[in-house]
Amino acid sequence: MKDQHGTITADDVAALAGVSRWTVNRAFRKDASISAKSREKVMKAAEELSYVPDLLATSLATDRTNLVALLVDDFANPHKLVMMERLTRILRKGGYDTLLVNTSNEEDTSAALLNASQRRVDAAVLIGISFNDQSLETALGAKRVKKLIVFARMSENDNTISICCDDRAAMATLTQHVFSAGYRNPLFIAGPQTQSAHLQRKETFLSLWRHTAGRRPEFATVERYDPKMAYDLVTERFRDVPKSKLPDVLVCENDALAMGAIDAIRYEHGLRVPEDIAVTGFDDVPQASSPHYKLTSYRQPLTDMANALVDILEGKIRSKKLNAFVGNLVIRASA
Amino acid sequence: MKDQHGTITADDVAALAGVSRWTVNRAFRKDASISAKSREKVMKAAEELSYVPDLLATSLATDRTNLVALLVDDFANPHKLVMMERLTRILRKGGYDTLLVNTSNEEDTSAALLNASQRRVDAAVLIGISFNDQSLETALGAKRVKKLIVFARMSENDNTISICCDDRAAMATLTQHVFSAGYRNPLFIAGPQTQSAHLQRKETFLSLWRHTAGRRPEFATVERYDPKMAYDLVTERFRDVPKSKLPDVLVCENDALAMGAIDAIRYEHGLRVPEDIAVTGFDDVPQASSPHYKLTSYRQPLTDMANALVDILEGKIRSKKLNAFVGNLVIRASA
DNA sequence: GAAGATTTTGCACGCGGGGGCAAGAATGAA
DNA sequence: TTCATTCTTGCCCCCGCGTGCAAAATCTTC
Repeated sequence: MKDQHGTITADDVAALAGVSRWTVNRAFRKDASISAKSREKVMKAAEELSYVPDLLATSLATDRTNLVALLVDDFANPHKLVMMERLTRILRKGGYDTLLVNTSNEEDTSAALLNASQRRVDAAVLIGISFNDQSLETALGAKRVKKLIVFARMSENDNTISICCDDRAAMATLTQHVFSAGYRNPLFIAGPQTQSAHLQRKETFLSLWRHTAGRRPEFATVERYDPKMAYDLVTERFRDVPKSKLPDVLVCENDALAMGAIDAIRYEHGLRVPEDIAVTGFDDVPQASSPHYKLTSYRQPLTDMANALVDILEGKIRSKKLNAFVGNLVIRASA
Repeated sequence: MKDQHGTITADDVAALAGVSRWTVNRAFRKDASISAKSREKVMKAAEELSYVPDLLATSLATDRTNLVALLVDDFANPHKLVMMERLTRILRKGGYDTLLVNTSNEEDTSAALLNASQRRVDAAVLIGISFNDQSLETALGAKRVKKLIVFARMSENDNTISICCDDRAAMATLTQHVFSAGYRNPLFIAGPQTQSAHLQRKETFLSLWRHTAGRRPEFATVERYDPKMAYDLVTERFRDVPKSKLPDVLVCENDALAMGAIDAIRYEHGLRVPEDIAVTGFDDVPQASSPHYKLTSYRQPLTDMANALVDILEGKIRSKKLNAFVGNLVIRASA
């Protein structure tokens, strides 16, 4: 029990249990070949000393850290909170810990990735938006990031794994709902158009609407998924526009934008939602259900997606582009 | 360049640079004694091989991981997103990475702490709420968590470090504002009352108000910092209450509660904010500034607090109870 | 009860790098 | 030029645990 250094190692347990250090370690691995008797002896001694295997040393020896880096750059979007909660919970259940990496400082993305690689993460999961092909290549290049996973977004990059809900199916459902509710003059509000990992929502909506209503709808773009951006956009764009020329529904790429849009419609233009202009969102964040927004939205099957992530980490899924997850439309008063 | 295993180690760089492995490692430490010439040689070779020191091995050898566990259990409060952003950014600047640990599954807190300890985090930072003395003791017991820090909350526990804004000063400012605005019949809405790490806001407000207005105000409590909880509370509590008996201001322990309260006032009782009932919050979350809420709130000096956290990790600050951080009142239309 | 089959255990070595010491090189003083 | 300092560099051993193999222990079978 050489507790001098503060830490108790397998050696200490071995001494107490009267076996060798290796037997102690074996007792802590489920697949090891060890007799029930000695495992019991070891476990008893371990408990007495409150010994736990050191993951640092384990990782070093096995080249497997059970650590996943979660890269987030978009802290203005409340949906990120939901994703983080779900991902951390399910990853933990799968035996993985989560390294939270803030990449909102643009030039830091590459450095952050480098840093994660120095910790030998088993995978880097991107749930942000502003990463470009160069970051991806950097990450996968000489560095030690084993897997690069884009979550809730599609990346065409061959070296990247994507887990994404079926935007086409989702937008089809949404379009259908909007159209049959009688809206005929939509405006699509999209977030930043990134090259390497994008959403299909805008394109899909535009083309679906054209097929359904025979007319290509207008769209507008903001540079961040920030309610304030959508607020300003709607404020500016509708200023001095006669009511008859306004769209009758705003189809927003996600709830963050939709909430900003609703506020602008109400507080800048003095119009009603949905009577004057209806609004739809995407993600179904908690605030969407508040009586203020009552936002019609689309809920992604995050749990399924997170479980797929774990399966990918475990090597149980080899496919690189998973985009068949189907969620469900949550219809509320806003549209 | 034995790239067989995929990783390049200091040995490879040493071979290329024509020095010993130890010289290579020295080149990567700022305080090491090494000649400018050989450092340059090493760096050049390192860049050529795109070598970076392995943090796993470094941590194992130095007993210092530069890793901080962030324990969060309260993902319904949007302020957590703000805190996470700020903390991760500033910790990174200070050379620390962040392990995000989800403790919203109550019984998992202890396990999560254990897990973090297995990774030998330099500190565990609690920004959640539902941890009790037992968790704290468990964490500090035989485990390897070196420092336990309660952030944005006060803990009296001797083994714990607290970094908290001066709730007394904050509430004094807020009380002063509310009183001089002419409100006379406040109701304080508080979150869960935990024993080991609590806020001073309720007690302070109650006592300050009594001194100022001569009357002890009422208060109510919800069991989570969730807008929905406050919504339900306000809905129920004010049901069938004659208007003259209603409070004229709701002083909420934070914005999450305040936002739920505002929605209930408006949508359940058909009353106006602030004309019928005013509302104040705390934290100044991004949504508080939306035209819908225009919430009068108090902004904690999160950056200063995060910097203090880094100083504590670096050992530059030894004090264990830091609670003199003063923020500022953000006055908006809600009160 | 002995020989073979099988399970369990111990051990050398490796994972990638750090602390501290001693030898070697460079610098300064006399 | 010589000797003493100071700076650099190389190296042993250690951090805590896993892998693969060989020795030891246990179990089968006839």
